Amino acid sequence: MTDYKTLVFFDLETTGLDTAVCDIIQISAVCGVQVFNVYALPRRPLTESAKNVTGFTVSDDTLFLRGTPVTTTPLDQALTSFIAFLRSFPGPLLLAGHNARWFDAPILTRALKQFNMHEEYQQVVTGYVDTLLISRNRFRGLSAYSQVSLVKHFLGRSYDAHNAVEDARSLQDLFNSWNMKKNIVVRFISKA
DNA sequence: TGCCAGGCCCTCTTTAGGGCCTT
Repeated sequence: MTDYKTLVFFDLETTGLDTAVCDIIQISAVCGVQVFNVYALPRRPLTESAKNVTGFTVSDDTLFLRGTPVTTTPLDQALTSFIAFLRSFPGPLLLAGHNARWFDAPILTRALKQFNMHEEYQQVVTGYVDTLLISRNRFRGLSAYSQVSLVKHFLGRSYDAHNAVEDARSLQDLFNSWNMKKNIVVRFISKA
């Protein structure tokens, strides 16, 4: 992989941190001004920590965000529409996320395989770019590398963390502020 | 039923441990 045409910034909200078992609650993605967002009803309960961090709760088969019900889509349909969104951009396409290599990507892959959609997905998504990996390698010596810390450091602003759309949008702004050349970015790709 | 991790980086390192990062 030496080049790419499209970089889509994405973020997942999930029921917890265990990538082997947690369920996807929200998929958000941003590419330029194009925005994708979908919610799914998780089958397993959120950890207390995830409830506190994300503001999601489930009651009577309804997903709530800070007490307000949100419309959910069956996960297989959510993934299908996500792939359709990604397919609308020219390839080769990379998905960029913060800690995507060890968090978002394994969770997404597990969900796609569960519905036999991984091969279809791989025809659209070439690989992942992990902005955590990039920032730790390219900007040594910072006191912290969380997305919130990096956005504060490079963009000088705070944002609504754990609103997945805002996470994806601010990640795009953060990455763009680095003005990184493609030949640097491609060093940090992992396969989809 | 209820529970919930894991991979990388750094260093007081390499016969290892602790902190970070994601929800």
